[in-house]
Amino acid sequence: MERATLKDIAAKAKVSITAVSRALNGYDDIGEETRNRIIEIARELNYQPNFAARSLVTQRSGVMGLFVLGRVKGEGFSHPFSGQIITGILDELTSRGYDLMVFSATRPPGEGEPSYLDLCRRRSVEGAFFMGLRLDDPWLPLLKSSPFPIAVLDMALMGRNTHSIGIDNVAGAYDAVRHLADLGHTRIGFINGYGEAMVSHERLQGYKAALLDRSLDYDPSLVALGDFTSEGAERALRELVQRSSDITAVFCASDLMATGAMKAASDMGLAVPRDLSIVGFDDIDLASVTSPPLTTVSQPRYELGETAGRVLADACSRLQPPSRVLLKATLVVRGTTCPPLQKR
Amino acid sequence: MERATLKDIAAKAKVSITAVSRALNGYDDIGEETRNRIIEIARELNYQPNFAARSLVTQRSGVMGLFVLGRVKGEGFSHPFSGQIITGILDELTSRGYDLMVFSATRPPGEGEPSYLDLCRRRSVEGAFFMGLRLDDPWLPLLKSSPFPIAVLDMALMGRNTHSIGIDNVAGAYDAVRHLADLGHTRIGFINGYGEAMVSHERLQGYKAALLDRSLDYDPSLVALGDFTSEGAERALRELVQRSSDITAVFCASDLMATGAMKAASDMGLAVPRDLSIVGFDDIDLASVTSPPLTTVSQPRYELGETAGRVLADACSRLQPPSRVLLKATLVVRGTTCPPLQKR
DNA sequence: CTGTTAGCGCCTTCAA
DNA sequence: TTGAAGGCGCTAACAG
Repeated sequence: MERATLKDIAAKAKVSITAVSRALNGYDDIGEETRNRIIEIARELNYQPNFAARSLVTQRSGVMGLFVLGRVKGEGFSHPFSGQIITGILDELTSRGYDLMVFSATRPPGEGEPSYLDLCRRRSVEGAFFMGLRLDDPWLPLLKSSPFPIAVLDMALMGRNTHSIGIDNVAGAYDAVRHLADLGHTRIGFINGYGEAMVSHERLQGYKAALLDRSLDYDPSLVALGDFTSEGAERALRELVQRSSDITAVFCASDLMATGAMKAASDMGLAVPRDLSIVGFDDIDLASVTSPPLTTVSQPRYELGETAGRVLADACSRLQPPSRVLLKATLVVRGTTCPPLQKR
Repeated sequence: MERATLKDIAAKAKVSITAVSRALNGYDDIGEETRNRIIEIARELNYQPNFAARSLVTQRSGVMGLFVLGRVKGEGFSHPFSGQIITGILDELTSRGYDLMVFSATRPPGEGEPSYLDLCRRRSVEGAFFMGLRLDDPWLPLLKSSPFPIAVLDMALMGRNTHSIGIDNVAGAYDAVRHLADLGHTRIGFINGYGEAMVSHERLQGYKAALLDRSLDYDPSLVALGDFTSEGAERALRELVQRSSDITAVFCASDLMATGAMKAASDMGLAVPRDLSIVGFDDIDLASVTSPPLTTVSQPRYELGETAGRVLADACSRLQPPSRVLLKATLVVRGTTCPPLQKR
């Protein structure tokens, strides 16, 4: 059985195509009885509207685009968060009648290649989400002047049609470091990701703010880069301990790096948290099953997606000025932090 | 600037719309010189074809659907694999000129709700992927008689248009258990997921096969259910050890459960692997950062997605008979397995 | 080689 | 309350 169209229904109901269209779209300028008959037949034929045809005339596709970017092929999606964020986006969009189209965007920066926006235009996307966008992305300038609304996650982007949704990295890092300071730590290390990432910048800011707030000096030699990998963090921790043997706590800019730090600590004969307190960032699944379980900063991932969905859908239905939303991250104290030895 | 159409280009090039269409689609029945002029103008205007309009006439949307199902809201996407699998799918599809539309499918089993297939038809999807499909899904019978090609991951589904892509769970579990047996273990426990999951069934099969192959008795009291959670596995391990104090090794049907087992073992004063060898399944990121790092069975996740993409795209372009592809999982020996105490 | 015609499935005037 | 006509942007015959 071929797919039923308005025409088929019209024929069977002995009315015009127009009448069917009106009945099915809930207009009230149609006879009670005819409408019911039409609806009944539509159900019989298992009619589903052809969205492509509809969007052609209404100029609204009901589709949002999603770009999951990454430095290397496949990095973006593999990120442990993207799943929950996407779920949040999807749920919110679905409840508003939108569908979601995912685009691959690890293509080479070839010249003839269509830009992100071009990909969207082909598919008549009404708005688009960007995850993992980086400051050095070649298409960044283009996005700023996008003709349709854009929601950027985890990064602030200024443009006339752009909306940024992120978590408050500064406050999150601040809470983590203050927690350590309040436990009595005075030599607190920081293993950051890599410089080009916006989040690295912001978390460093929070780190500094907490130190300042607790009257501790900011010592650059207590900061190292772990490249957001477990191995990188292992190296970084060794370096930190070598440089400052009086270090008693480390804040890591990601949970994955925190696990690396835990491993390195154990290899160096340092007991966690007895000899070294560790705080992570992200609260990935892994965090609660390490031993001891990791104290970390938890991101509201699902809500992040949900919020992004709401913001973008709003921006698409009625004109909205550019916005920036920050969600709060919360410290989850588990087993990798305790007062330093000398304070006990 | 509004979006340019063929009409705009035609006007500017002083040719018919048809000529433009032909030039841009690479037909050769068009003058060399006119073609170049048209292409040049298209570039100037930054023309992007309207796929909706095109698909209306060609009857080919160039879109595949993806359903990520889960028991609870958002479960599917959060699964640590889905990311890499989706990346594989996306890369393969993109290279073949397809786009991917993701559908939310945690809707209540309400009656008036459109089925998975209905959602696809609305969007003129040419084929669809299903991840996390369960045997008790109410739409399962419908899928078997789908009018368009369907690729089911991690589950075998028989239907005239269905293709199953999965990993060889039986062989993977077999390898894991044989590895333990070859180390000298004779009392090997098995912490499985839950009964309704197809994978649980298959991994149990592999477990039994390996025992048989090494002339070890299958003892049901050595098998427990961990519900695929870390906590569930903790309980399960306690139970197993309580029931059989001579147990020296445990195979877990997932890495997450393996971490739970490791935790429980450590709580009970059992050193891993000295007193208890543990093998997981999945090779999630976490597996390589536990201490000791987890011996586990690695799934080729990216290739799984890639293969699914290839199979479905093939099925869409030319008629293909239903197929079933099994990818090989490989044992990765790390630090949680060693010969049992009495053998040393 | 190029243009004309027709129509994909749907919605939206405008008349009746 | 209903129907006829037109067109969204594009491709696929068929003529010239």
